[in-house]
Amino acid sequence: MITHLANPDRQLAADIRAGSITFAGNKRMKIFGTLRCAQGKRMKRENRIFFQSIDEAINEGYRPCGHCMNVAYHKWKMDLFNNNIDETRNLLPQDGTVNYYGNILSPKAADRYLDYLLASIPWQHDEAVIFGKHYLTKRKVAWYADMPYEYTYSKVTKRAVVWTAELLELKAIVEQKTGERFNSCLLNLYHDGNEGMAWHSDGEKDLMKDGAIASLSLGAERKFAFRHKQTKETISLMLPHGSLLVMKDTTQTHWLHRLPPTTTVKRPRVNLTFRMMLR
DNA sequence: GGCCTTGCATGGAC
DNA sequence: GGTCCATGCAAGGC
Repeated sequence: MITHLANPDRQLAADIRAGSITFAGNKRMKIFGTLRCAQGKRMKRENRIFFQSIDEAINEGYRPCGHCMNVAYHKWKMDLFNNNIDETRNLLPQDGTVNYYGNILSPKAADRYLDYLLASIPWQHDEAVIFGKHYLTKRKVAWYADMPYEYTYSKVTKRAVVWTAELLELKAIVEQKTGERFNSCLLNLYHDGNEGMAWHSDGEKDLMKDGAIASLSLGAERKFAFRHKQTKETISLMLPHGSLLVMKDTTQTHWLHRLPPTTTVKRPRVNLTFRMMLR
């Protein structure tokens, strides 16, 4: 890998003409054969990174410049808007199954449920024990189920309360969409982008092993990421208002997931994770 | 074209 | 399933 600043322009131009180097924008995905990105925009010189072969570039892992990323993002949004989502596609390359269903609620219904949840759920700060320290989280949680099940994570045990009518409606919609059955739901409220959730997996003994966990997102669109426990490979996607994501099979055994904090999101997000608890 | 600054995301240590 | 800090991009100003 060669950075632009380490090499005189004239030398770089000669190397490109001779075909002895090719180059990429920033990280991951595409190789561009000119000093413009794939969208025809000039790339800022000092951000250019050069490689001597495509293999070397791929091994380094790189992606298109910001302009290309925006185009890809808008295409993804249009696909979502037009419901061009393949619900059967597995987002994970190995060791688990994650299906993305796109928007399963109309914008109006999603707004209505979000308003209801924000106003009516008895949200409480969560507790966590990490490296022996006891924390009260900024995000808030609520825990609903068929019966007052107990659920332990991060060394804290919670007791569920029984469903509300609105949560039962959402459960029915998610069950119909996924063909799975659920007996409980953990709700998380992230007030803004400052609040997130660190890498973890939902592998508690109270949970049915390899059971499906369906994650319904309401409110602010946030990034969601998976990281393989051994290979460290990461996969990320955006989860917009009214969208559904399902994790199942050995996903929790081999992959961590997280909701990264971000400074750019100012609105709240509510996440409902429907699960199957062992009785 | 290039230096400087800022903003942002990420990962590791505890 | 938190928090803090270091690091490294990406991009704007000039």
